[in-house]
Amino acid sequence: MSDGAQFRQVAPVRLYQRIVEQIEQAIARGDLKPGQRLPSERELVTQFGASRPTVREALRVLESNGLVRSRHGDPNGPEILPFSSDRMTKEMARLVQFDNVSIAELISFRMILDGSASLLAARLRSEEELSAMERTLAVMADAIETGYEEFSKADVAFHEAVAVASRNSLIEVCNQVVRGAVLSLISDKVAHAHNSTALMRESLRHHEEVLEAIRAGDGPAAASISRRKLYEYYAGYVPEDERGPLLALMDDEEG
Amino acid sequence: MSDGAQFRQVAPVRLYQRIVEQIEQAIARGDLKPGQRLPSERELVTQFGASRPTVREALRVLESNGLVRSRHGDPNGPEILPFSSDRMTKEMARLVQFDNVSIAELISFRMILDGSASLLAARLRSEEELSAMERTLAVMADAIETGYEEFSKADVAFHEAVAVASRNSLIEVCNQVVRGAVLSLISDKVAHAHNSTALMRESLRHHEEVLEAIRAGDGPAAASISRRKLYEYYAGYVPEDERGPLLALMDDEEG
DNA sequence: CCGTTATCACTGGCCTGACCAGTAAGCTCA
DNA sequence: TGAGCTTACTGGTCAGGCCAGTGATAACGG
Repeated sequence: MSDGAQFRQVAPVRLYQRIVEQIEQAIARGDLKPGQRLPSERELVTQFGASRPTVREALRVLESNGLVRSRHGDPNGPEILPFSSDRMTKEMARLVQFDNVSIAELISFRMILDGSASLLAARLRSEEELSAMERTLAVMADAIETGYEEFSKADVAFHEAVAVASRNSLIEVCNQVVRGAVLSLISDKVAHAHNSTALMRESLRHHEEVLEAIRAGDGPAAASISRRKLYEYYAGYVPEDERGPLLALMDDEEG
Repeated sequence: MSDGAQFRQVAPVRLYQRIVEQIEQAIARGDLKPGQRLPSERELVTQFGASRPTVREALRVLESNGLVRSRHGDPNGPEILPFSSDRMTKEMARLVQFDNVSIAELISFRMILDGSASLLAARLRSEEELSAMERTLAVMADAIETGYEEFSKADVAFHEAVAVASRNSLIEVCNQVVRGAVLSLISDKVAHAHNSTALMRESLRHHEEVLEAIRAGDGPAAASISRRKLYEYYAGYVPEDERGPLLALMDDEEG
């Protein structure tokens, strides 16, 4: 085996791919900013020197990737979209669906992410972020009477606020994704089971504890409480013989 | 505002999307398994009752999403691909590029994932998994003389083995994704900077410490060492004023 | 008899040209 | 001035065609 040169595998490059690349790079470079418009398909045909079906294939791919959006009849042409994590959300949903990820794994992962978010938030939060969290808890408190719909929304908002305060957008995005995945797996059960004032009140108390730890700057405590809260909330949906990993995530901070 | 009915927003559904949906669902249901083939484009045209450009748009989208692959001239038709996290890796790379995710956030996230993987592995690992980790370390030891290429590969294999032992495929995939993203951002620097015997020896020692903690079943220690190791390894690539979150992830187990 | 090679039917990649439906700007007219 | 209509574009879809690449199979040579 010669060490002189390293060769990469090659694959035939389709025309539409070249087009996708060019547009992607233009967006990445900032030459095309969200809100701006691409030339019309027929104009792109002349610019790229390809046929309309080919240009359209490229546009469909870009559209599927959330980079642009074509609207039938829009005289301004396809629109450059702002970045969104929807795409990754979809990807992770696919991961869960195809890679037979168990609900135990999902919840375990949520415990990790949420715990870490709380830990970081406790260290890094600003006063403003702190009061943002307080506001979501106030909404939750009000929503106990209003109904589970509102309560759940405020719940999500709280976790979102914590994630923001952790100053790590990956945590934010992943947490959001996993939360969505969990909910989609147990949504109907949750809607009925947790639609009780007592449970909401308990949940609110847990959230308050987390917030208190974050306010106190006690990261480990915030993380521990977050994880425990999630465990208690969701353990019922996990078969008993799969709860080991969840427990393993909790009993480390107190031994 | 009437509470009677909830309406979702609608968008015109393109024909190619219906095709994508149908094929996606067939794969999700398991009617189409990896390795199997789709009918030829012309056959799909008759089955879906759409024109060839439309069918092709659908195939390009599916291809871009990593679900199928068309090969020019292949008489067997497009191939159903096995699930792969490549797509998510690319997505995350895009996230980093467009959503101004800093390298600090990436490394912080890696510390979280890797730490959690070590923690869980310490609790859940089987003897076999333990010896798998040992084997990768042995390869690393050998590779110190061989070169950084081999060493790095074994390094990855070790982390992979730990992730597997954590029994959480989400950790496994995400860690892999983030590792890829980090490397793609600092690849050239690393290739040169760490191509030193002393550094490799040091890295190996760190890995051995982690393994020891995992073998001892000491989750917190394994997690703490993992995180510290990553910090020391990568902190150099993070601007000093962004290292706060990284440090926040470490000083909790020892206070 | 078996391995090699050439054939060929079919594949995907790409193009042309056309028709319809939707959009919004500008015009008309009250 | 403002509401409606016209119109010149847009994207969505189709039919049909050409070329190049692939792989099973048939013909071939040892």
